[in-house]
Amino acid sequence: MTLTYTEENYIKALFHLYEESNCSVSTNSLADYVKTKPASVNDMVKRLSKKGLVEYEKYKGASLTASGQKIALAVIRKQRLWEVFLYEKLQFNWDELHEVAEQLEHIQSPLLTEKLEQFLNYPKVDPHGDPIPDEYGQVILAPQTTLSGLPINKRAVLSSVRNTDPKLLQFLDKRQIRLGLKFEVLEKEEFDGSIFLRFENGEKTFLSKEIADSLMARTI
Amino acid sequence: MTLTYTEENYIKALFHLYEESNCSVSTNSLADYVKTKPASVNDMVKRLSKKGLVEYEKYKGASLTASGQKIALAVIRKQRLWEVFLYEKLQFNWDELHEVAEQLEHIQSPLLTEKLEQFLNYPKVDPHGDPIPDEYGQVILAPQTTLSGLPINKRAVLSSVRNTDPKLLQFLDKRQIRLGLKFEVLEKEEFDGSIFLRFENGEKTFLSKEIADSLMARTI
DNA sequence: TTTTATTTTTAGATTAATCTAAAAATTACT
DNA sequence: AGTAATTTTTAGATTAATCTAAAAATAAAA
Repeated sequence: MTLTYTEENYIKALFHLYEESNCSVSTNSLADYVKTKPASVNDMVKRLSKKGLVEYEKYKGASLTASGQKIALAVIRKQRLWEVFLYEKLQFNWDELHEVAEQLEHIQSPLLTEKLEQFLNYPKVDPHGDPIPDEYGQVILAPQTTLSGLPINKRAVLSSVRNTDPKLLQFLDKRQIRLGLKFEVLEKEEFDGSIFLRFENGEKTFLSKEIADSLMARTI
Repeated sequence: MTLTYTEENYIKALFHLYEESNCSVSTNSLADYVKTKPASVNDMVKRLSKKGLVEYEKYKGASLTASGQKIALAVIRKQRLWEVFLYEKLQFNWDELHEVAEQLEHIQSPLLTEKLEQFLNYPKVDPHGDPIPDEYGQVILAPQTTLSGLPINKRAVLSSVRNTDPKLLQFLDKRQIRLGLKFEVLEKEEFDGSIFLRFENGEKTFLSKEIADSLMARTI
């Protein structure tokens, strides 16, 4: 079953919105996401439901079926591979990636995807640090380590906080440190185990060993 | 003015069909080319005419205006750059190029085209030997030389016949040698100026100096 | 130069994707 | 619980791209 450009976009949107909230997606939020009107969303959701890609109950929101998810992951895979290509091979800037990858992700050619992946050396994450699903839709994440365990000068993404102490969370909040941030460890101090790191926006900061041990990240 | 995928395809088709015949394109031939029905073509041609991209008179066929040609050349430029990419970087086979390039050529991003061209080192021809228009739509063709003047072991494309002697033309016809064929000169015989060449299909042939001097080609 | 055949155009329908405006259902508030 | 506000759905239109079937124009043949 071959889908239109638009259908694929709705499916991708449903995937992301479900990922964020872990519950079925409302008509309005989906309309916001795909920049259209609720009435249009309603039509589309019905159509996708008829095709067996979306689970939909009137007034209850929508979510992807297993086959819907598979399609979403295939599109996301293509999007992220193209982003790697644009960033690494064509020297695109961060902010220029999205617009073009949004178009490229809809090209239909399994051969192209496969060869592109090979050409890029089977990258595991895109330039934003988001994982690239494999050809079966499987997402393989690099193992997490504490910040202390990270190698020096390698890009990494903050993946979880292994401590629920509100004091720590408040500290992170104050410093605007949150999941998904990309950074590099510049130095590890042997004496006290503290680390010095630089975030993607250029900001640098010290973290004590206690904090560095509470934060998990994966290299990207 | 941003055109749809389909409009771009019609415009490209008009460009190629005009190129072949040098006269305005009939509804039927255009329908054949874009694999649709004459009635559909009629609608589209009217629409493109209203947009000022096509010159159209009832029952008289259609052809591109200057701005139509500009668009055609921009699409062709993208198509051929992508073919170079697929062939040289992703190791696609000859026969796999077209289908995918047909999709990629519609991606809208001047930045992408520019960066892709740079990445590919400003190629002048695609893997079929067809010239790649520059960003202004200008087609710069490598200079023609007689076959005798070609370098050894370099791919070339037969570009014209500088002799109207029917005997020669019949000979070429018999040997199935025609414009657009790609080949390499394997050897030039110093003694009599005859040359030995191999066509893309693997077939090899000798040509006398007289013939080699009547045929023009450009390296690709 | 009529008649026949072909090509081209029109008319009317269909599908995908969208919209506005109004109706129906759900949720929130007093 | 009853009303107000919000969300969601329906109904009816519109645009792009297509189709079939029939009418009109042009080209070819007798």
